[in-house]
Amino acid sequence: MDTMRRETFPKWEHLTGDKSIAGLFSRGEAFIVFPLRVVYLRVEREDAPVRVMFAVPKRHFRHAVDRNRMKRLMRESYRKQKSALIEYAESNGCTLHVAVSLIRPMWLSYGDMYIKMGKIIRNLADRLAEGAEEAKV
RNA sequence: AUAGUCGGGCGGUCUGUCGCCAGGCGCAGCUUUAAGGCUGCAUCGGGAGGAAAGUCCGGGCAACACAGAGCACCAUACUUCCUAACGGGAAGAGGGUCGUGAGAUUCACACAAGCGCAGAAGAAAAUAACCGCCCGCGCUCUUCGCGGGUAAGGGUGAGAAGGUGAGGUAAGAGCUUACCGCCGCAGUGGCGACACUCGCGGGUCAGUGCGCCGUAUGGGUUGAAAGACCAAGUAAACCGGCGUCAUGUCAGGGCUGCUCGCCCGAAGUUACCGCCGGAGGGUAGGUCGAUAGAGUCCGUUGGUGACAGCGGACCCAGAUAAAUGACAGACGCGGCAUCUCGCAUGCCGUACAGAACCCGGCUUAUAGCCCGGCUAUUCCU
Repeated sequence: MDTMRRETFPKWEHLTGDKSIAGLFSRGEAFIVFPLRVVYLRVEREDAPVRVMFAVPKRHFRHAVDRNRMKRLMRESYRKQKSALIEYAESNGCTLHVAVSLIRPMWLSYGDMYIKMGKIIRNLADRLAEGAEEAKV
């Protein structure tokens, strides 16, 4: 494994498939980093250590252009900061399903989004670590 | 030059860093009898629109339905042409409204065949007498009253019984006549809508709005979440093989109300049951549909034009919880301000908006800019 992890976000790290998504939303745990809501779920080891999806509801952003813009910012800021989370997941030997949705109709700049996403990733990593402790005990 | 009007077109560019999607070529790994497939890396060039939008019309395509015909229902409705088709487009024709004008906008089959409905107006809304005008009678006249005639005048209304002149009359009236208008026919021009005519006929020559009724043309339904195919696993049913003749299975019963367990025990032996295999349907998931087309560009010919023919060149996004991006900087374009008037400096703006089976239209949104025709006003030669 390279010492320098590349900042990629390939297809297999996207969360897809009706069953996975339905399972995540019905059984996952959630927390909020305003205005973003995060739902996550630990599942059995898959090919990817973490699989993520981003959502922007149509009722907040009526035009597809605006929804795309917010999703792209979310994706981009995740891509830049995801390596910590992936390392945690890999060391725990499980896969994490995550969904991040924008729950308020507000515009975030790239800078704001980057900070929020950083918080989300640290939060997720902490919770994952806790879960691992519990599993050991 | 300014203002306007119609038509057509464009709607950012470059650099760096980090990424995404599909494809080509190469290398490596895994897999396969093999063709090939999958994964990774590297590299090459490609990757939203004029509206991709609204989903309002028309087609292709697909599934289902369907003897034929009619009715009903829905849509459309000046003419000719274009087109795969259209409720779209082009050219043209008539009326109304708006504008000094270029133009804009709107109406329309038939409906002088019939029927229905319509009111805070008006005498009256179609068998029109309220006022007025005229005649007769009551009293001799006037006023007034009664009976009758009269649609020329009045106000109301979206609409009031074609208009003007003359004749006519008690007063009037298409009552008669001339002209104008209207309707029908004829002639001429035009493919046609229609236009024109010192032509012929018509005075029973038509009230407004809405609806019903009539005619012609088109329409089967659904809509890519259509539809076609592959299909892990699991349960039940089916087929085949093997095992087993009782310690299995199991109707029924008992301990015990239920489950497990134990016990009693009928029937069946080509069965039941167990194990293995097969085939079919089909879920998760995947593949196709799905990107070469009524295609784009250039030239040319025909046509006023929409468009069509011919020749040549080109291949131009194919995602699927849904790629086509993020950040930084520079430039361009436009506006404003300042001054040393150079496109110098500063500030601001740079839109609307994201493919989802594919086409043709329509409608709506849109910063800023370009080109052409025409109109009005003003100035100069």
